[in-house]
Amino acid sequence: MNDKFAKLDDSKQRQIINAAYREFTSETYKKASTNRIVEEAGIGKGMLFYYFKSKQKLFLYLVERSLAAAIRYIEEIDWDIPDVISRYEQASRKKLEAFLEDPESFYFLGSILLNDLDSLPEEQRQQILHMQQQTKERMFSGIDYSLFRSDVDPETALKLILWSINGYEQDLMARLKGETFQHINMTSYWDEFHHYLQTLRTVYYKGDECDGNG
Amino acid sequence: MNDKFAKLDDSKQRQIINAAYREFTSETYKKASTNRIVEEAGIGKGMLFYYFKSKQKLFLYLVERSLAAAIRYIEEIDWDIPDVISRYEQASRKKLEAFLEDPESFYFLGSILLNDLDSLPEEQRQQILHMQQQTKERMFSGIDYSLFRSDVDPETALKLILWSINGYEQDLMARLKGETFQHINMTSYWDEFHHYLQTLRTVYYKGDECDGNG
DNA sequence: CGCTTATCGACCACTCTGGTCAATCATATT
DNA sequence: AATATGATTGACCAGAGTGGTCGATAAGCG
Repeated sequence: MNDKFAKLDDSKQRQIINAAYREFTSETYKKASTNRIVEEAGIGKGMLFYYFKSKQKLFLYLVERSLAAAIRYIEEIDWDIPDVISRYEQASRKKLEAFLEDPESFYFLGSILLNDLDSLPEEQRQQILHMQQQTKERMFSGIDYSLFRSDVDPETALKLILWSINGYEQDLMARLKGETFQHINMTSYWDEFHHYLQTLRTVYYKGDECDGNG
Repeated sequence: MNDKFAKLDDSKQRQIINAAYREFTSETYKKASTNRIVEEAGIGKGMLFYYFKSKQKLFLYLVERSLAAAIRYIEEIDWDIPDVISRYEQASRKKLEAFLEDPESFYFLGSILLNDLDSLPEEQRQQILHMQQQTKERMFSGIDYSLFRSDVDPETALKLILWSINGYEQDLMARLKGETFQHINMTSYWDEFHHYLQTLRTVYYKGDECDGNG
């Protein structure tokens, strides 16, 4: 927000931003404490109000920052892939990329979406609502249902696939939470993920069908 | 805890208990406010400390109460069913029964498990850890893997099945959250659930196989 | 040196905290 | 009617924590 803040070393900026992210993630806006933020950031109380003028403005800065990052990642996704498993695979990878690049920002936005939408300014709330609605549309339109095996209801299969992928995402993020390193051997996780997706294809897509027509 | 409290009308007891549950669910133990509890329960401040002697004791009462309910439900589950989908179906139904019978208690315990294990007395923490470990064992032992189709890795399939069922559970609980009535037409939801489970069977279990041996 | 900008933390008025207790109210017993 | 007993209240307490300010420095730079 303030140019004073923008002129700081990146590492100092991160210190402060991360401390603020964490505080606003574990507490609602109202209950978040600027005292704890400055304490964890390792700066004097006055500096926070020197950089950002108030708790409100600091919060707004964080919201805009994390929201911009989220939108950036979502826009990178190719939503036109008809093979829905490939589409979700790609979306999951982007999501996890975003998580790895800035976990604090990721958790912050998630926590707001879940618990504290009310404390957002109208503009940002609208922006988020729009983003959510648009994502929902892109998730479910243009799916090539002809790939699905014919003896299960496609809508049912789609939900089961989505829940499965969400389950893997959550599992992986929980495992990754401890790791501090930036880009650990993600390839092994991607292999693992791919294996799960291959299994989903095996069971939900028509394979080398044996329907008696041969 | 206190017999004074036990002598109240059930409805008054519930008023107080639910107010307390909700407060301790939305805040950690430390930040939960007895003022807000008495306000929402509609009683004078003094009464809370007349019934329970302190915030600590009130909290302990809630923990013991919700933990006992959870254990009661878990013990009702038949963990010996070899068909893992049937086993999980039954477990899910019990879980949802517990949720419907006392949502506040359910959410309270869940919130503690997730966010605030530290504020538990040692005894209860051990009890919970034991319960979790035992449940995990019962979830994964004695499974009849011969039911699974042979062209997918059974462990992989098992995880995907579990994630799918968890997904449905969460989806259903989110939909049910609004409803206030005690026992709404659960049958339609069970039918729906059964349909999903049947699909899981179709895709992950060996069906009328056509492996060319006929 | 002087001038500007960065930095701190004591301080302010205020809200909220868990817990207490003298004062009531209700009810039953005598 | 008088008394005793228990239920119930909310004003009150000392202490902790709140967002925010500001005078006092320290640091950088000419």
